[in-house]
Amino acid sequence: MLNKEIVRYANMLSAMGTEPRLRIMRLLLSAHPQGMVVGDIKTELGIANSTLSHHLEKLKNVGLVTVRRDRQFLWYAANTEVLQELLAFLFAECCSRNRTIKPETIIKLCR
Amino acid sequence: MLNKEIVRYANMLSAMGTEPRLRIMRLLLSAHPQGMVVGDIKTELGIANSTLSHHLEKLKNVGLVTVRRDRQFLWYAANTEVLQELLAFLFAECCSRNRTIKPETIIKLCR
DNA sequence: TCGTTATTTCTATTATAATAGAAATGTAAA
DNA sequence: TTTACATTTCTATTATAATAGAAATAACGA
Repeated sequence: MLNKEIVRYANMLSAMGTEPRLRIMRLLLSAHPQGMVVGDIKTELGIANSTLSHHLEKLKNVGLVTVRRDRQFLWYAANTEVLQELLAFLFAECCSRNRTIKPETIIKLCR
Repeated sequence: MLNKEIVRYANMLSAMGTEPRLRIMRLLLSAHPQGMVVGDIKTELGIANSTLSHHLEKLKNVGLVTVRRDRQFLWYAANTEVLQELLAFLFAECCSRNRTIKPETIIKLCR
């Protein structure tokens, strides 16, 4: 397993690993696939401008959200392809060393 | 959404959000459901004793791994129930504000 | 009991992240 | 072309996490 790949996915998990950013991700997922503008995220979550901007930048840097501009508004959206990649990575080797549990359970876990 | 619940899941994501701990989780998942003893994790990943111990403690504190003692050995195992709970939480509200994407995609994302 | 191995805790150091006020930038509308 | 609004960047402060050597604890085997 390449180090770079692990670091990349660790950074994604870390990016979702704070209360404000997990709220942001869930909010963007709820509004998927359209996404939301920064101002509405701010209103909904009550986070200061500069703080929110940093959180969104972090999520963008690790690839968990995408941005597009429409006039003066920035629309942030969850990147669900990358999210699914992350989950696939996490479970990729699941149970590969032991085959002692029921196949249907393995399917649930290792999809 | 209760603050406590969000913080709990954010702590889980954060716990997996470093390279060494993501390696540990994947290693334990690969050895699921049996798990591994600390010494073998150490050998496989090459992490110093005290550092590994702290990482395992963090994963245990957030509920992502369980421990059992067998003689002088501590067996750590991934807690796959909690992992699935975490994923369910993350996607719980997925797309609830918009129903403009194809149902089969929603099913894939929001399971 | 004594030595051996497994693992944690203690202690300290170094590095990184979260927060937000204020100023700056970019875009549009009047 | 000025005013307003959306968002970021600058700057600073405060808090938290990662790492690991050395000492301590726990459990076993002789």
